[in-house]
Amino acid sequence: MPYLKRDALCPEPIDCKILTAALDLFVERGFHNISIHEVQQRADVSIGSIYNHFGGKEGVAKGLYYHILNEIDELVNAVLASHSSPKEQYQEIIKQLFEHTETHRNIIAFMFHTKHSEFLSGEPVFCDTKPFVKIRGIVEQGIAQNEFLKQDLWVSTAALFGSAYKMIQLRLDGNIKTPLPELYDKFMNTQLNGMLV
Amino acid sequence: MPYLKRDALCPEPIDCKILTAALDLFVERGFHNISIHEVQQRADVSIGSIYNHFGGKEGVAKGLYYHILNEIDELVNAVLASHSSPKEQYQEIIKQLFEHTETHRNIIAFMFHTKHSEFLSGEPVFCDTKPFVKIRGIVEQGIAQNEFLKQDLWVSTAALFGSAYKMIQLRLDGNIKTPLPELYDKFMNTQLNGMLV
DNA sequence: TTGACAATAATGAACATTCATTCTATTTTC
DNA sequence: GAAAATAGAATGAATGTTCATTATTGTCAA
Repeated sequence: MPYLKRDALCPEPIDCKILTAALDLFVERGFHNISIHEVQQRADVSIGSIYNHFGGKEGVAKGLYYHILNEIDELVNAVLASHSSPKEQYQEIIKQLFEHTETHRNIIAFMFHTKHSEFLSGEPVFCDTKPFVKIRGIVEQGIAQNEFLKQDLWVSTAALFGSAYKMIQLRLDGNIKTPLPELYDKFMNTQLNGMLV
Repeated sequence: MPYLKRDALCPEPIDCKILTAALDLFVERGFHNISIHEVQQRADVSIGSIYNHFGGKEGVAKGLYYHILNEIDELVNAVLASHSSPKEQYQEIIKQLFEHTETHRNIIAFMFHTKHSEFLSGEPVFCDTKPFVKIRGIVEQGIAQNEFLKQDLWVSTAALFGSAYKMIQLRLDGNIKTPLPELYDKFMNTQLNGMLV
């Protein structure tokens, strides 16, 4: 009676089920503490399917990584298209990341709270991926257009994004109790004008 | 002929040999990618000794963690004793961390570039350890004494230390080519006065 | 100084377990 | 009815841990 079991008109595709299960498990307990069998159980899928779709455990993690990286890239592209000045682009990216930290916790956690080197090998490191190269482009332009202080590019990037990054981590770890969007204004003020009274 | 073999008057104690080997290996390839057998080989020590001294693989990592954490605590204590104003204390801590990033790379990497949850279980998280509680104390005092902008404590801490943290990571990963101490002045200026032109 | 003895530390082969992967059988799809 | 996808039991290599044996150190009486 296979037709009775099919409770949805459009059942979730197998590879999505796998990625969703893996995302949650990897974020909760870390890549190395999760076995393929656990992913298989949580996804309600056979081991064989996982190997057909992703080629193995590492393949699942890589699939997840590139999938999410792509979404971040689209986010950055959209911001670049809709905002013209580097300062506005910078602010909008932080704003959206803060929002996603509340609404898509595990996706943000996988991207910003995971050591990707655990499953990536040889691939370009995080900082050298498409969206993050574009982000450095924003910083570069901001300096060129005199919106940001002139500095070593990496120092400026660390200054502009390092503390946002840390805010996200502290929120994910539960240290910060307030939803990040509510802290956005104060945070941005500190970022742009400094911590001195 | 045991006397001929004894090439050093004071041979390095076994537990030091183990910790040193483990530090290098864990930093290079990550806790989960290193087997006890590799630590044993690199340390030139028997497996039994590792179990006698640390009780297992996790024990080695914990031993390393608490050893280094203790050194960081002493660093913070020394700074608290030698500098009176929160702003000076803050600056001195960053300065010393930047220096140690050049001179004691792996120690800094183990502390600031490792997911400690991989081997810590139940223990207080990084942010709640002695030295970091003291650091938040500095931020708190700085706000009270009107040296830093009044903010949510965690937001201020993220603003003050988040980008320093990121600088250290970028330097450890080789993205930043300049030794951090040379970037200290510019960095601190940005930190305190902001990124706006 | 010597030798006997106990206590402590070091050793590493053997063991037990975990877990990624393979592969053949089965089901579904077109 | 052929091709593609799924299933999951079986496999075996990797690796954390145990423990019986050996070596070292410290103590004290002769």
